[in-house]
Amino acid sequence: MKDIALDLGVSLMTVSKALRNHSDISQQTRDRVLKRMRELNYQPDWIARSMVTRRTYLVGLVLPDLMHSFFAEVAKGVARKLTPLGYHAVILNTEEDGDTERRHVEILLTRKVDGLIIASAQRSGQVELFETLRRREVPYVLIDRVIHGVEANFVGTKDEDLGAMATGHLIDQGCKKVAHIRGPQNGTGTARLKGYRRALTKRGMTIRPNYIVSGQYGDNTGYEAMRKLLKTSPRPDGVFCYNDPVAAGAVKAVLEAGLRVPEDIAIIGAGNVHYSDLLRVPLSTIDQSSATIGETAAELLCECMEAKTPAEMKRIFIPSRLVVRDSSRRNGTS
Amino acid sequence: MKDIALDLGVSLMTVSKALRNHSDISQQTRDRVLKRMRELNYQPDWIARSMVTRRTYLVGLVLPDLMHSFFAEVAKGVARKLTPLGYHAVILNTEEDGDTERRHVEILLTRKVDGLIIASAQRSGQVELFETLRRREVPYVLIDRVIHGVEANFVGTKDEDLGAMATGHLIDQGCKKVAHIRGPQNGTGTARLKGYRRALTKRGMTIRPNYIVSGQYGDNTGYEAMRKLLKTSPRPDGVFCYNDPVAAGAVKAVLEAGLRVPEDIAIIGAGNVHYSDLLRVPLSTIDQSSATIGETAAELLCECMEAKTPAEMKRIFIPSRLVVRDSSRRNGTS
DNA sequence: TCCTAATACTTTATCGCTCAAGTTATCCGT
DNA sequence: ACGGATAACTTGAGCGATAAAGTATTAGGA
Repeated sequence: MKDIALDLGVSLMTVSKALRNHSDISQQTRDRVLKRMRELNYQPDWIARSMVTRRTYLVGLVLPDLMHSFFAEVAKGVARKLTPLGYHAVILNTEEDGDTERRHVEILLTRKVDGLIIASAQRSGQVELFETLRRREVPYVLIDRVIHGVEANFVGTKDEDLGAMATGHLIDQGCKKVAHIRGPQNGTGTARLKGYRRALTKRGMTIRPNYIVSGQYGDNTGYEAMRKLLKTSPRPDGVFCYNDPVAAGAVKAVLEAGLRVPEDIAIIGAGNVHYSDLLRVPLSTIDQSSATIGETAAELLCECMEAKTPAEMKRIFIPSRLVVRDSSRRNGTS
Repeated sequence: MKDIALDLGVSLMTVSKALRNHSDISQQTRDRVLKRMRELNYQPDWIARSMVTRRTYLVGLVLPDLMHSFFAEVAKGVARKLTPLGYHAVILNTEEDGDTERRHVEILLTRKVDGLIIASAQRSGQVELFETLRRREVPYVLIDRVIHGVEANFVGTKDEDLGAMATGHLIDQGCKKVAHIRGPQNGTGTARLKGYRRALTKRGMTIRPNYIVSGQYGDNTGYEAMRKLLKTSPRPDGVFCYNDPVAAGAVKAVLEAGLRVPEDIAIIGAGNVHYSDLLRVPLSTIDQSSATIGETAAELLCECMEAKTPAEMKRIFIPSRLVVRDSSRRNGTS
């Protein structure tokens, strides 16, 4: 399209410079160029531009599950920070699968994104992907899920504390037999379980292995797992669920069994998804400020991308906050 | 990186062809190239490739709201169809804003996506964006929302029928005073309202203007709108809500007012979001097969992108289906 | 044996842009 | 009047790939 812009009788380079507000162009020429450019509604070809500048201004955002609105909210936060800085997020969904994730990252790399934000679905210990990233010197930030054995920038929640906070809350509400529906075998799932254990131990309660159940990761996880729990004896009177979707499923199972929440069984989740308040029983949860996680990760990544020398690694923990709703509110306490 | 591949003593072109299974390369050479490529773990640079081929194998997916899991599900469907064909979806969120949408589309165009799938946030009558697309001959498919005055490929729901179906169902359940919380001023919102009107007219019921309320588009739309409705007299005994998030908010408002759903007020939404079953009152809804919408749109777009001559325009309507849950189930009828 | 044709490569040009290094003018001080 | 600085351009080279056309080399038929 630039050849067309040359009907102003100036060189291609002049046009190029004019478009980028380069210093050595006269105001007059710049205006002429801009005017003509609008007339032809020409748009510079980013792909060609990227090829020579080595910058795409694209950031890959790799998420395990868009249906889980926690991640949708993170994505929103990321976009909100990135857009004003001229970057754009390319969202890819791995559906919680490590291989898909690796493929998607490869795709983003061959597409030459400037950086990556990843909520990884790699099982803990699978560090290969991150080795690759380090070797290729691609700036990246992990979010939500720490990967054991990977030294990397991280933005997320202190999951062990989160687990302890949730479990502690149930105990505070008078629960004597607290169970846990655990999440996937990754940093987050494991840390929350650890927090659960810590809280029980701290209060001198015994940890019963059959109170810790897990299910396939999927829409019915919570429901299925809770049905299992309902069969254990003695039946638990409080359940800390890995996250809100799981907790919502758990509530359904409890009610279906003819029991009451929270009177018979108190339930708490994590993540504070936007519809938690509208569920069968409004759900107590731990708010993780998902949007803030996204924003912070975006900021951190920008720092890394803009830094000439590889910036030093940071781990940023966004404080989480207990949100008490009906599903765990007992005996008038708040 | 190809220069490195030249330590096999073959030309750059040979390597290029080998990587793309081009016909005139001997099996032996191809193997050597592939082997060496793996050793150096070289990845072709898509950005350079795209520059000359004019194909990026990227598809822009422009959505108004990722937090609404209807769209997240659509995205999933799109990705599922696209990935096996070698395409990838770039998801951008417009947050229901027409200007943001135009900017995002521009970005995708300068990034030279091969095609677009758009659930547009343009107000009806704002056809400028689509004019641009047509002029630049970018293949695109609209989903979910018809744009009045734009001749384009479309995949979605017959919204007027959907509205009529939902409203009709409420009437069937014995509601005498059916209200409607309407959606945005776009094709979808308008068509659903039209369907609501049609159903009422068909059954000889009067249409009361104050039974049609709208709110800002946002998380509280349903809640606020329902509070308004509760003040009207006579109070409605059935409400068809634009979509499930709105309906969920409406349910909350009803319960909060000390009334029962569905006994006092029956409620139905649309979209069948994945958590509808877990809500305060399990929500009746119209299932729109969101994933199928995504898949179909992806298929249609691929046809357009692969066609040499601009393929003829198609409008595909995915059948929708009434899902009756507690929020509208009265007097033992199902 | 010679000529055609397929096979397996190599060469050259180009995609749309930017970088770095020229090239003109113009202005200014001495 | 002349060297040097500045402003405002222009010129080549090249980013990493591919398409198209050209060149050997071998095979086979008449």
